[in-house]
Amino acid sequence: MSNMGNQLISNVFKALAHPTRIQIVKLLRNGELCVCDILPNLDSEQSNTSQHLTVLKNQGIVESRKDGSKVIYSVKNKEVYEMVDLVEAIILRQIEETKTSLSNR
Amino acid sequence: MSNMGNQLISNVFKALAHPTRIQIVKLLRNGELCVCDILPNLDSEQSNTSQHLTVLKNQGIVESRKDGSKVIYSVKNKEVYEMVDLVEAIILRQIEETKTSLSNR
DNA sequence: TTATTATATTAGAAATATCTAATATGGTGA
DNA sequence: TCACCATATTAGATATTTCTAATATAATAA
Repeated sequence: MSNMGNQLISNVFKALAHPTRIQIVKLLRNGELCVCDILPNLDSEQSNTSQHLTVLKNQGIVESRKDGSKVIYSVKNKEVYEMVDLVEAIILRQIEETKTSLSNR
Repeated sequence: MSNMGNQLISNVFKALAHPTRIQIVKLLRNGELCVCDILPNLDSEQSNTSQHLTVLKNQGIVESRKDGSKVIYSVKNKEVYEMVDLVEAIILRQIEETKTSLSNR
């Protein structure tokens, strides 16, 4: 019934359940980036972005290292990319279905 | 920047961001089930379970059909199973890492 | 040292998700 | 028809997330 594992699993999904955090993952797909390079690609405040990065880090999705005064983030578990791709596949199929059901009336 | 697609993607992750909904997906992995057979396997109220099923359905993760007075649910987009497996892989790796870092002191 | 840049942390307000309890709907069988 | 079973819907209370604004920290440069 109420399973510890399901809690852990849903925590990872929860970390990905925000558009800004998806955008961050997509940005990191081309390689590691410092916060200073992530910031201008998002429309969210510096402090808010920092909080989103923390959420991703807490679930092991990204990791970070310091480089002088900068902090460099990268994706830690590459499975995340596959997950995003799978979701996109689901969405595309849903859209096709919607189109079909619209033309059938 | 603020991308429509990221919103759609995060909506799917959000649908999976709850332990009860993960449990439902796992139950359906063995095949379709009526609500009456899902209910006793969860520890959440009937009305609450119904709401969770609606969330999954709204994101195209499950679908349903009627059979007499019963409603049968099944997973609609099988990618969901892969996603759960990928998350489990991430979690296992994180646990290994934690174990290692604990023994190294 | 002091100022500056890069990033993180905090507190609290606002938005959203979740749960419970009550009620509604719709099919089935007496 | 009436009563019953299976499921969905609703309203409102509670819990959780998200955001903003202010402040803290830490590295570097002047």
